[in-house]
Amino acid sequence: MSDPAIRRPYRREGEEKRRDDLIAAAMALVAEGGTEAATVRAIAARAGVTPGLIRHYFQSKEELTHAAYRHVMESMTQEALRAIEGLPESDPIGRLAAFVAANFRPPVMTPAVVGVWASYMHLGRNDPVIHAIHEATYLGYRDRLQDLIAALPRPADPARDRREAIACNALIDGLWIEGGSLPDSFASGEVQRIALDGIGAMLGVRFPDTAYSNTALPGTADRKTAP
Amino acid sequence: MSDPAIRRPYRREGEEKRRDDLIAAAMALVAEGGTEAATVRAIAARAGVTPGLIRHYFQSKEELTHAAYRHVMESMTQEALRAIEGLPESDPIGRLAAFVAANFRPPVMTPAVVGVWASYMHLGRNDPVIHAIHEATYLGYRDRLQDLIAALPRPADPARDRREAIACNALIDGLWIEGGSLPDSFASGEVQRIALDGIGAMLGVRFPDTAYSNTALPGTADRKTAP
DNA sequence: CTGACTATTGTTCGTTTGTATAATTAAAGA
DNA sequence: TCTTTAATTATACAAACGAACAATAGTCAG
Repeated sequence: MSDPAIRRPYRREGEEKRRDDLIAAAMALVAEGGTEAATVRAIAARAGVTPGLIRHYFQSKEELTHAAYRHVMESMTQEALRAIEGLPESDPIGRLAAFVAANFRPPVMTPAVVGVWASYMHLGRNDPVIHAIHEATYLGYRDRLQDLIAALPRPADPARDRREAIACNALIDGLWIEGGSLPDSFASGEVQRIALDGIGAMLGVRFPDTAYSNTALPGTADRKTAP
Repeated sequence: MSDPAIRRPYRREGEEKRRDDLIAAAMALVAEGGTEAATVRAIAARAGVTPGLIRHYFQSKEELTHAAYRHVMESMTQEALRAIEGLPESDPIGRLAAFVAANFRPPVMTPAVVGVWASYMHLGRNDPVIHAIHEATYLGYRDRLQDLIAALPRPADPARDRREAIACNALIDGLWIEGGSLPDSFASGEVQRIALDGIGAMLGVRFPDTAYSNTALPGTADRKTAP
């Protein structure tokens, strides 16, 4: 196909940079066209390298796939945790509101992230590694939510807290999927409002008007992942 | 591979039977191993025929795939509608409860159905036919839910009804996904109870104890699809 | 019982997939 | 500048995919 005399020029990059590039390329392709669009050739082209390089950094395509999935899921949890970072424990309602609201704006609620989540979801039933990542992320998030619910100013009842954490988590999931899949079907901030209203009703609390703001609360770090 | 002298014996079946068999085989394979497991060869083997036959009944594999997806989604909606079939309009709370509860028992909440839903979900972003089926089913279900909510005995408020229908639909979706994906993580009837509690809280209604029964309500048809 | 119809089989084709490996060359150290 | 190293390219390969098509044999009308 190509003249053996001409060989593609290239630059050597640090291992970390190349791995990140390949993971980012895989995620972007999965977000756009599902797992079947993320072939080794397509990933390599997107990352600006040749297919052979992938197996220099990852023992198999599956390994790259797992790394990409783990990255997406972990960054979502980290984003929710960052939203309550620095908020005082003396205001459990404000912390819960911030934790919930973080799921309904970028970079968490985007068509790309929802797309990646959906693409890998059905894969988890056959791939034990994917399943483990999914389960750990899911239960980890739900546990954090239950902690925030248990901190509300009301009589303690762990069994009730568990049920309500399951319900709130399901509501967040459902709204996140819908809002991310059909972004044009909802007005700006509408999904977040519906989520806060629903969770407030289920838990018997009333969130202050400030909780309905469409941006991260003041005091929350607003920078990107790397400094 | 095989001796041309020996030819596999076969029976001729009616067109409808063969089509149904192929659709059922495709659904079972998708439920077990995702869309990538449903190859023409695997579908044919599962249906007890040879690969060539598929293209006798369907112009392409995609056409079979679409038929299978449509079948799954439509049967879910039909199951929910059957649950309120025959319930009097004088009891809007009972109708809403029955409509909700139908989603949290077989044949709607099963790992297989949730698996099929998840497998096709990410496909919808690139395949317009899949997307159309998904959207029609989703909005159709939500509209039915909003009708039931609007029939509740309280002051009319269409904008509020819309938001609450979105919220209730999201809660149902999230719980259905979780309950279907991790059936061992929940006690029998637990998901249904959480759903009814959450929806009751969000709508400000209290469902009677009979609504929490784990089976279809009396008066509801309990037969299979065909007599 | 016979002949026509078509449902069904068996096989082949070109493409794409993930993987393997040899050949090169950019970059760093002596 | 020379040598070494390993990051990167380029090519090859077996397997599996959807599709196409000719050959065969159940089934039904007459």
